[in-house]
Amino acid sequence: MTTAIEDQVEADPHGLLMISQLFPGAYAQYHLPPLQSQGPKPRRQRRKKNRGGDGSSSGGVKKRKLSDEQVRLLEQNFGNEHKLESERKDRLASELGLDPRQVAVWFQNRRARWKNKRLEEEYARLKSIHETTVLDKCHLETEIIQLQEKLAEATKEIQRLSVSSPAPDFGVSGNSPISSSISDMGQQQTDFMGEFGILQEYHDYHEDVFHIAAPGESDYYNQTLNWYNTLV
Amino acid sequence: MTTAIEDQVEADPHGLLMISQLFPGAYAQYHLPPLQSQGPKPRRQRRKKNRGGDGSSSGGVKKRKLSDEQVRLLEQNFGNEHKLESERKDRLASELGLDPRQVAVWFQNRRARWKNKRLEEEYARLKSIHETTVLDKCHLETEIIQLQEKLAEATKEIQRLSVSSPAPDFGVSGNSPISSSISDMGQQQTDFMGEFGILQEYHDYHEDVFHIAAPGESDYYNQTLNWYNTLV
DNA sequence: CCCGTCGAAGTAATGAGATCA
DNA sequence: ATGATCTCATTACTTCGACGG
Repeated sequence: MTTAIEDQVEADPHGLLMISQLFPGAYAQYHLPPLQSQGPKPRRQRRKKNRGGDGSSSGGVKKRKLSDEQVRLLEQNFGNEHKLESERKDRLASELGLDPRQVAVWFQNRRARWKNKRLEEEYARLKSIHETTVLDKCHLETEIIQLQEKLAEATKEIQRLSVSSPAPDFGVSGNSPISSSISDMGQQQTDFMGEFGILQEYHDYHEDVFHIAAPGESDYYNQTLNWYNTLV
Repeated sequence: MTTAIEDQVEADPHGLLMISQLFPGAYAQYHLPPLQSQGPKPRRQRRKKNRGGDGSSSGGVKKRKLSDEQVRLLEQNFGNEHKLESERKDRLASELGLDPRQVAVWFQNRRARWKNKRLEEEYARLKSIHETTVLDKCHLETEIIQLQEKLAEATKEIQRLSVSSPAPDFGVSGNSPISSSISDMGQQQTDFMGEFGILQEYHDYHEDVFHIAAPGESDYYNQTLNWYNTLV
């Protein structure tokens, strides 16, 4: 239900609300090519349909929302170039039957969205390489332990062999601070991911990108961690 | 001229001019609380007129900003709890003189903003722990190399000592795939990072992206990297 | 200096699908 | 199943800083 306020706004017959003036005939649109919807976005396909006819008739022409046609063209232009020289702006505006101002606004908003999307993508990417790195680290740590064991054995062997002759010191034990790097990770998984679910789209290709990393993605993670923990 | 109107809009705490004309009563309560107008209205900003020509084109719903008082209270409530039970919503609405709908919208928008902010923070956090991890990995790799060298020496020594007696094989060379983990990162940097200053550094480990990096934190970093670079 | 325009950031509001009591 | 509310995407507006007359 809408409130009284909204009803009034909606019912504004004379488009003081706007656009009616801006687009004399532009409201014809609202057809719905079910195609695209940029980006892997399974849910939420927009533009199912809109109460088609009402736009023109009495009462409310609220007409927010650009038509799919308009969006398609704008999007296409955005793909070419995120910036909008006023020349192109005017051309687009007249092609689409929009106010140049609207075209400019659309581009501004589009840039903002693009930036956020970028951030999400980068986050997912960074997260995945980070996980790889953590795994690598685990491998290296195991390897170090093995090497240390071997070295200890070797040293012992040398000691044994050199009961009479002097053997060099290989300093097996006082080495580098390998333990220092062992801790720090393993608990950086806050519930944050749940909050953002890093986003539906992430989940969608999730299955392919990280092998199984499946549910909650900590499976692979924990597994490795557990395995690692058995070593220390 | 429009400027007069807009100046009034800004100066008038009731914001009824113009809006009230367009939507009688619509946003009546929109800043009811006559309080405000106090204090920090720092600059008498020059008013911008409507673009796209005359004021008529802007019919969209005018943007009445919430007063500082209102925002403060809303923000405070948001801090306590991001969700809004309709009870609290109504209470807040009446306290602030807003439409309950506005309160709900405010919370929705606030949650969305919070989510983005959160994402940025998490990105920065993840990035920093990732960098730490990468460094750790470098340390471990160096350590492995050192251990391997020592082991090789030890083995050689054992061979030398055991000209007559049998020495065990420590398998110095055919070990684990340490080299496999050395590469993988280091070039996933798009120009995106420039956009979000979050990641300026971390471009290419072997260039001097790290070089002067932020004075506060990367001293250790560069130092270590340089040191690492001498090894490869 | 003031003015007009542009871009980015922030914000208010709408609209549509999904959810859940 | 109906309505309230959420989320997500989107449109539009405001503020502000920078630039070029």
